[in-house]
Formats: sequence, structure tokens, C-alpha cells
Amino acid sequence: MPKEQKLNQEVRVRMAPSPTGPFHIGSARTALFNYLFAKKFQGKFIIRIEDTDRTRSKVEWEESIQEALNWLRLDYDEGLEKGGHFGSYRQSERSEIYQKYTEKLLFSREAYYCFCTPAELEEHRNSQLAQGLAPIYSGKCRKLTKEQSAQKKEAGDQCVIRLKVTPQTVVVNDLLKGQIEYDVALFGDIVIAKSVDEPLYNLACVIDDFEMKITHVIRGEEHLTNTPKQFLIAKALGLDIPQYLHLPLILNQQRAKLSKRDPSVAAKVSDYIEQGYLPEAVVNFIAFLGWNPGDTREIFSLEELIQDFSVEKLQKSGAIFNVPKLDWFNGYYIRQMSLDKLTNLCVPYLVKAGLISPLWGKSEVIPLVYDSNFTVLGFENNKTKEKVSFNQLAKIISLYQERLKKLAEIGELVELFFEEVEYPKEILKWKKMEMAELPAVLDFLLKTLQEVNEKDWNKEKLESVLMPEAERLGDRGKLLWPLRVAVSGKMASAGPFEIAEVLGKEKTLQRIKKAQEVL
RNA sequence: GGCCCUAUCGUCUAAUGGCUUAGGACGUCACUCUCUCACAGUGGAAAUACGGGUUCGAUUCCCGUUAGGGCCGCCA
Repeated sequence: MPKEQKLNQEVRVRMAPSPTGPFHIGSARTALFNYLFAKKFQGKFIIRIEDTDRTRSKVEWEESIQEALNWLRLDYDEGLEKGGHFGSYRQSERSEIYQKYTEKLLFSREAYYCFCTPAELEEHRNSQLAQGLAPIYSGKCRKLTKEQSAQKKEAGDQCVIRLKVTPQTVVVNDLLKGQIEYDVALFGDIVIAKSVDEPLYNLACVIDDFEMKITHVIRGEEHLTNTPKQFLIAKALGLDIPQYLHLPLILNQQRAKLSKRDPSVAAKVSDYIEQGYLPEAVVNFIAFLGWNPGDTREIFSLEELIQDFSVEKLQKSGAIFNVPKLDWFNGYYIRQMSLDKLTNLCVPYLVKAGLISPLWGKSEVIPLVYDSNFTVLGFENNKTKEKVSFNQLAKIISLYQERLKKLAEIGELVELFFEEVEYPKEILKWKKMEMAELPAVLDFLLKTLQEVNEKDWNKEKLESVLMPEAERLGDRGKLLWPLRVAVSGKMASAGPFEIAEVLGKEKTLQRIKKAQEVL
């Protein structure tokens, strides 16, 4: 009987993604829980690439795994680009190991070659389904003698390797779900390999988990029914098995498993990076999809998650991925961040929005998180070709730190600082005033602001010269709204004094004049 | 269709037999702040799927029903 590995040894967990597509947000959560589990027990977190499906596996998808893990700050101890003591961590490079085990199974007659064609099997399956029966392999090739098999192989007949499954009840002991009984007769003789050195998922998984001394398998619930199959394989091989913990699934709005091309929710981690989500926010959010600390705290850093993580607090049912809550987390973390860091993070999005271009150089005056051997000396306004310093950029972004939900939105919010503003004249008018009152207001603004000394041009000064008049009008909006729209061109924006300060005297006056022309 | 898992506000969840008029957060609504947006603050609406047991007492334990989901690949 396969024994569960004992807990007195070092905890070793693994995440085993298959590089057959961009790294999925669900895999990210599985990785997170594995990571937390490993850290909690001072164990090792291993990344094993499950690329036994050679036609679908691509190196670029391995890179997407690495990129996502880096971004999420989920450090691992062995595997992928890090290597380690337990052989290659890429299944495609472990053929000899699998071959050894598979041959053992064949030799002991626990497994056999099956020569049934896919068409035959398909037909059998359909007829059983039509009768309302579970589709189970007939066991036809099980009766083949060694000689018959050898003969067929020699003749070049296509074949696969099946495990002999003896009817029995297999009890899976899941750390989360408890004991689950399976009648394995319902599986039939399962296919475990395409050939001696081409194992299928279940076989490779059992062998690797054993060889890599994995103590706990933490994976998605979609693997629950694979567990008794793997138990059977381990039993036939005489290998011990790890303990299992199957995580509930992440669901889409329709309550179905979140899939790669789901229109309602972005499934790829790269989508979140692109839209300007912060890794802290994503980690915090996905941790709470199926886990909670048991009290009302909600904000958790990775370190705090490690501190408080416990299997007992894991949820048994699937959780819908609700984007508004993620957005709230993201906004929260943006507001908490230092302005320098936020500015650095916004730069790529501003460049992408076509507002600015970085000016490269070798000086190290400005520390920017930017991927190059050169440092960014500053920026150039794409439209006006004016130089923009990091500090100017920071000043602009500071006005929107409270308003930003996702970094990718920054371009739209701050474009008014980089290019001329266009707006319909109607929006210049505050809702509680008449169009006819506007010329006088603009005139007053222009005259008053012209008199402000350029070196005094700051928010406080502007407020002190304009607010008395705003108060005198009895309705501040009559002065402040037209000012704000004139300088921002928008119905919704940061405050007028702040914008005017950042814009500077010259541009502010220009925009007021422009408002007069627009009228 | 078979096997398996799950079931508290719209969503994520707390309450592991009594301390509960079922708590928090997001979202939503109202109000405060306010030129707008956002932030912040205050308040409101909002849930134990249903039916049986067990028990002095069930959100909590058991059974059934219903609903949702997963798996049933020579994918992982």
C-alpha cells in the first residue's frame, strides 16, 4: 500500500504548470497557496514544468510562467530557471526516469500494451454513453499474451500503455475535503503512457512527486478525480504518495471554471500586468479567493499572509472572481504607495499612451525602474518636445494618486498636462450660472492671475487671490468651475489651483485666453 | 448519463450547538465634505436554498431534495 509521506520530514510542495498557454490567474493562486504553505512550514517550493504533451508545450509559455512568478514576487527554491538537486524539473527531460518505471510496470504485468485504435475507442465510448453507462475501456487488449503484443508491435501497430485496474474502493484523504471514496472500477484500465518514454500526466506526476520527495500536493479541484488514479499507479509501482489538498476553483461570473478565453474576466496574468494592476493587490485579492484570516482584516502583504496562513481557514467552495473588489484593492495599494514609486510605475504607461518619451543617458541622476543598461535622464513631451523632469512628472501624478484605480488609466487622466485641451464651450458653464456670466468671470480670472508674480505661482497663492472673489459671488462654483474646465478641458478632474500650479503661469493664462476664444 | 465536490447578503466571507436584532469588506443607495471627479466619514437596503431528523436549543451535526460546479482524453 502506498503510504502518505510523514510530516517529520522537510515540507516540499510544488506547482506543476504545463506550458501550453499564457500563465493563468488560477495557476497564480495555486502557486500562491503552495508558496504560503511552504513558507509557513519552512519548506521548499518547487516549480516543475509539465511538458509531456510535446505538441502543445512551448518555451515561450515557460517564460510567461517565470514572468508571472517574478511579478508576483513568488520566489521558488527549485525548478524552472533555478534548477536543484532533483534532476531536471522539466518533464520532457526526464524520459529515462519514466522509462525505468514504465518498463517495470510492463514487466510485472501491472500494465499492458493496448492496440485499440482511437476510432474503435470512440465508437465504444459513444455506444456506452448512449446506453447511459459510464464510458469504460473494455479491457480487450488486456488478454493479449506477451508474444501477441510483441508481434503487433513489430508489425508497427500503434499502441499505448494501460494500467490494469482491479476493482476496489480507493480512499483519498484530502487535507481540505476529508476522506473521499472512489470505486475505481468506474475508471477501467486507464492509459498511463503513449510509450515507455512518453508518460501521460498521471504517471509522470506520480513518479516525479515521488522522485522529488514532494510531501504535499496542493492543486486545483479539477484534479480531484485524478487522485485515485494516481494512487493506483503509485500502488502498482510500490511508491509512497504525498498528502493531497485540492483547492476550490476560481469561478467566472457564470459560476463556471475560469477558462483561458473567458470574456467576463481576464484570465491571463499578463493582462493584469498590462492593465496596471499591482502585484500586491493581485496577491492580496487572490489570497482572499478561498482563504481568510478569520477576523475582519483584509489588507495583507505577502509576509503577513505567510504569517497568518493556515489550512484550516481555507474555503471548500469555489469563489467568483469579482473584479470590482480587485480594483478596490488596487486603488488602495496605489494610494498607499510612495509618490516616487508610483511615478516610476506610471512611466511605461505614459510612454505607451504616447504622451512622453524617455531620454536615455548614462548618468544615474534619476533612479527609474526601467529595463535598460542606460538610465533615464528625463522625458520629452511628445507633442511639444519640451523637457519633462522626473519631479515634474511626480508632481502631475500626485494629483491623481487618489483617483487612480489602474495604472493604465494614468494617460487619460494626465493628458491635459502634455497637450492642448479641446472641449465643447457648453461645459465651461457651471450648472448654477448663465452663459452670459462667463465672459466677466474669465476676464476677472485672466486679469487677476496676470498680476500674480511667477515666482509666487503656487496653489496657496492662487487660492488666496481667487477665493475671496469666489466667496463674494456667493457660489464658489461660478468662479471655480469655469477655471477648472478652462485649465483641464474636462468635466471631472483634479482641483483648479493644483492644475494651474503644475501647468505654470504661462500655460494657465494661455488656457484662459483660449476659453475666451472658444466662447 | 455516471462518479465526485460544494451550498450564509449581488460578490468575497465571519460566526465550528447557545454570547446573534447573523458580523465585516467590495458593490449599491442616501447623507456629510465639495466647483467636478476621487478620497474620507456617517447611515441604509441586502443572506443562513428547501424538507426532514438529532438536541432543551441549530447557520453550525445527520439524511434527503434542489441548485451550482468539477471530472469521465492517446490534455494537464
